[in-house]
Amino acid sequence: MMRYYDFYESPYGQMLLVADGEALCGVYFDGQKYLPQVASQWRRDAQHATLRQAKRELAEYFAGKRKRFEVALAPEGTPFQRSVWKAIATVGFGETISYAELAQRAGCPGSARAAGAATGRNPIGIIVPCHRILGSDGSLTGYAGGLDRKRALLALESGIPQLFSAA
Amino acid sequence: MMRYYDFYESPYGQMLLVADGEALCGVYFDGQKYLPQVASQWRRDAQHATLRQAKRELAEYFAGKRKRFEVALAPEGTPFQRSVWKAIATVGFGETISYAELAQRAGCPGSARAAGAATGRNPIGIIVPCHRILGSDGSLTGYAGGLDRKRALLALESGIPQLFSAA
DNA sequence: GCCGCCATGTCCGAAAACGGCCAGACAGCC
DNA sequence: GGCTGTCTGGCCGTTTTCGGACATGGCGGC
Repeated sequence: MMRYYDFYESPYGQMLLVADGEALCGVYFDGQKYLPQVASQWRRDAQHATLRQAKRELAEYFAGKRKRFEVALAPEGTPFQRSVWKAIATVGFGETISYAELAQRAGCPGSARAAGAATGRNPIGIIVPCHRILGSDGSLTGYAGGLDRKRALLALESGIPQLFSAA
Repeated sequence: MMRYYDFYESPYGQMLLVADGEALCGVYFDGQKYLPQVASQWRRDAQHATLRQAKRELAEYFAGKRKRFEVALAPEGTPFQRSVWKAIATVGFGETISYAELAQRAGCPGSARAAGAATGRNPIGIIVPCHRILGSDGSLTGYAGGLDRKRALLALESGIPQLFSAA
């Protein structure tokens, strides 16, 4: 399966964007957990329609001018994982829910822990807003890109912008 | 990966032939071991160039008019398996060798047993002549299509044609 | 001869380990 | 009494690991 990729310079570090022919299938922070390595047969293509749209929407998001993403998504994963990621996408800008609530929305109440694991494997950071999922007591618990970035994103969405380095 | 297939009526039962765009990647006896199931996206195409060539060569083989196959092959397997299958293809019409000798020719002397397992997974029956491999004591030992067919093929090649049902 | 033992690559099923969890039970501390 | 923090046991899908089973053959012991 052919893959296209490009990079995007976010306020919190470089990001790798990956797409197949028609949809976005990966958005990763530099050095994050589960970062896939770019295969030799992937093609870097800064002009790829999907990648360009994703870069534009991310720029608008970080500029505070976009609260919802519209680029087409095609993440790869097990049926359970996809149901979890789809449920994550229902959480709006500035909102947060718990992993238990997330499992509920994914149609598997009681699978909170498994939902946490699936959240950790989310291949499309920011756009599938897994940073909006917290422990039931409100704790950050974890983030593949590092807790600092999770904190920063939540602050950005709560209307209290702050520099990453200040965290 | 797109796959094309068709069937061929051999003297020993129906056979399934599978090809990718350019080469043959599977020839199976009806009901044999490790028989792959035809996927819904495969296309049946009786006119496919590779499949037609394979059917013609098989017909000539069963008619006793062909001792060597020429159709292009592209079997899928691990490096070890492919080296074994390639070694099998060096055994000529009417000849037989042992699994130990086969392992030797594949570049892995001592791996006779592993070579046996790889032989069992040969995806291209008859054309990759795995029926010409015997135990070191001359016993038939096994054949994914059934020992009766193995016996019949060896008889055919030894110049003693006989009906399958007589076996 | 017959038996047991071992080496060899791959596949497959089973079992265990591993997480971005959570609720309940306690122990401290004002 | 509240509030906080830690610990424990149970929860659940995925990933990793492990143990056999195979289209075998050579060797040593009996």
